[in-house]
Amino acid sequence: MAVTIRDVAKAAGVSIATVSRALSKPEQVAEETRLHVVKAARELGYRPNTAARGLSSGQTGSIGLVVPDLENPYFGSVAKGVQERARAQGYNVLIADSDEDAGLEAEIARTLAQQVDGIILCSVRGTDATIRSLSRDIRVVLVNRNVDGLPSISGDNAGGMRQLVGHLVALGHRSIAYAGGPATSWTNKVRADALAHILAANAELELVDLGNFPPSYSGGMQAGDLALASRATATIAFNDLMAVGLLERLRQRGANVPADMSVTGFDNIPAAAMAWPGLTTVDCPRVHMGRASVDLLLDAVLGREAGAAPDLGAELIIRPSTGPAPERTAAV
Amino acid sequence: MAVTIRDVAKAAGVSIATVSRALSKPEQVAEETRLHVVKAARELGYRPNTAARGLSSGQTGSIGLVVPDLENPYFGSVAKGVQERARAQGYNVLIADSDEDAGLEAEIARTLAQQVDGIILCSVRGTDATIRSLSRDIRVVLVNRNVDGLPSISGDNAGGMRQLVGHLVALGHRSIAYAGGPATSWTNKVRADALAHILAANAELELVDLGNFPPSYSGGMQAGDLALASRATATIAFNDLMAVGLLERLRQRGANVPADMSVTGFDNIPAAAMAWPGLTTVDCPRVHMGRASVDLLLDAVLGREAGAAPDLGAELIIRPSTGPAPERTAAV
DNA sequence: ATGAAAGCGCTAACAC
DNA sequence: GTGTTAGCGCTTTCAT
Repeated sequence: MAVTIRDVAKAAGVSIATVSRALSKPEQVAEETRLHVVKAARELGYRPNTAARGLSSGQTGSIGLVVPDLENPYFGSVAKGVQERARAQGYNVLIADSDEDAGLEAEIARTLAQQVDGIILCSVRGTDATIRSLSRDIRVVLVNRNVDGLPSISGDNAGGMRQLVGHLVALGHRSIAYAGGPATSWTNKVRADALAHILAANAELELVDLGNFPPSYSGGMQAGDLALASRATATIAFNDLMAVGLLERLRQRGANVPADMSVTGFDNIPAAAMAWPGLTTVDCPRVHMGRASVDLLLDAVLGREAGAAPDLGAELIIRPSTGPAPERTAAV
Repeated sequence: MAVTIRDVAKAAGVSIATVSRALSKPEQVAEETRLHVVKAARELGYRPNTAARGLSSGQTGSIGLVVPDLENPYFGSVAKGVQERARAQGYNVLIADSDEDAGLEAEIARTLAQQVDGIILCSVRGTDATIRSLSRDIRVVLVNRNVDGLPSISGDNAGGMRQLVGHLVALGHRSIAYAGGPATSWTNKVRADALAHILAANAELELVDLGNFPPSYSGGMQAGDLALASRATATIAFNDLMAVGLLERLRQRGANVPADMSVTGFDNIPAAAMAWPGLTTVDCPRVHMGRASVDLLLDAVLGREAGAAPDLGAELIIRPSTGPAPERTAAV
């Protein structure tokens, strides 16, 4: 059997309560006894049992993280940030992958809810109602989603989109296509709305809506054919994965990027730099977002004053996938 | 307060012991009472408290997974497989990222050890001794690592390497460079050894060892310059990430792939297909490996007969990054 | 087949 | 400042 608090108490010649306090509330114990206890604990290799601690304190010392897809490098980065920050604060992370399925997502979140002190929902696919209902039972922090009254973190989608469009317009593009992500994605909605809003402000500019696609390489390939068939000279994809797929499809179809068509993504995942030609995109500080979401969650869990939400900027990254609009634009 | 077993017992008109049995050992309870209990539990929305269950049963219902880097898509895939399979068996997964640091890795594994029923260590960087020591305290399954006596899962590295070399030799390559991964990586050792062994068997073939690099895009870029400086006509990178970086560096240096130099990776991550030119590589069933490792771990945890270790093949994926050896080879 | 009761290891009142 | 003690919610003997 593992070393318990009783063993430590015996070794240190104090009661188990003192051991408990010495370890978790040092200020309530005389410095001298504290040292005795700590020494005994270390010598015995004592590790408090988290289940027992959780049972009596009501705190689990863990937080949950739900992401749509761990294979998507975007979420890998967020998860990394979450895990790192949580660990630094003494919390464990229970990660769950919802496989882009709103139903599974809700089920998973419920299961997690009873074994963690709070949950970070990243790019949730479920409805506002589902999320609200969950938030009545457990602290929730949202990443890439806004629901009234719930704390959330997201990048500056509108700002990023503004920079992207500014860049394309400066290159002479007037007709811009948008290859959308999942219809259930809040981020997609925000990006699409921002784009529509920006383009609507200028009568010279035209938006071509290519529709919604899976936020993946193959989703991008589907969008590629539609982009070619349109009169757009530039295509903004919902994310980089789609943009890379789009790039590949254009290449297969014999179109030259950026000479015939400029292509951009969003997020600046590593693959954006690896693609050929390198992808113009908007950098979004994913790891920071992960960290920030933990801070926000622990503010609530520990009843701390909520820290100021960090300003997570968006930075335009220009690479060779965007260039001057082809001549035909001028003719339109 | 949440619904407890007592509430269910009261509602069903039985004792808490009966509720406990009805839910976890159905065969020990009369069918009729079982139905009553199940009905009451469902109506009340009862969810057994895992901490309490863990405390009294000694089982946590969770397994741990330690990976070197969640941002690396390779590990994202493994994590996905692990999570999916564990969930299907009613287990939660505690994931931890060791940040490629052997020290942190050991520390993390120890922390996890006390709150899970078993741990899957993926691509462990630590020493055999550290792993053995951990395995004395908790069930451990290794992925991409072999330590005598411990259950493990890994892809067919030697088989994959054989196919890769066969392909290159068929294309006329005689001098082949190897850009190694981390010196602490078991997988790297296995791949490098396999390559050396294969090339040594044929006097016509020459191995150029470029050294060890971080298993990343930038690691590949470093290796690129060395590859160009060598007389090799083909370079095998430890993994795809490195191969893509190598590709980029060769492009920057004005070398043409595959005309001047053939390049291959290993693993077949999505980026291998997205790179330009598409990367010849060896596919390794990462998600399956994740699943298989869970099965292996639960065999041990539940005292089941260990199932047969699945045959995880390796499949050569040929893409445009490999081509006929340039003329100078013939001259060598 | 079911119930009563003893813990699992720890925290948190409550005494002293 | 430290010890005593009552649970936290559940599983598991041991009776019946």
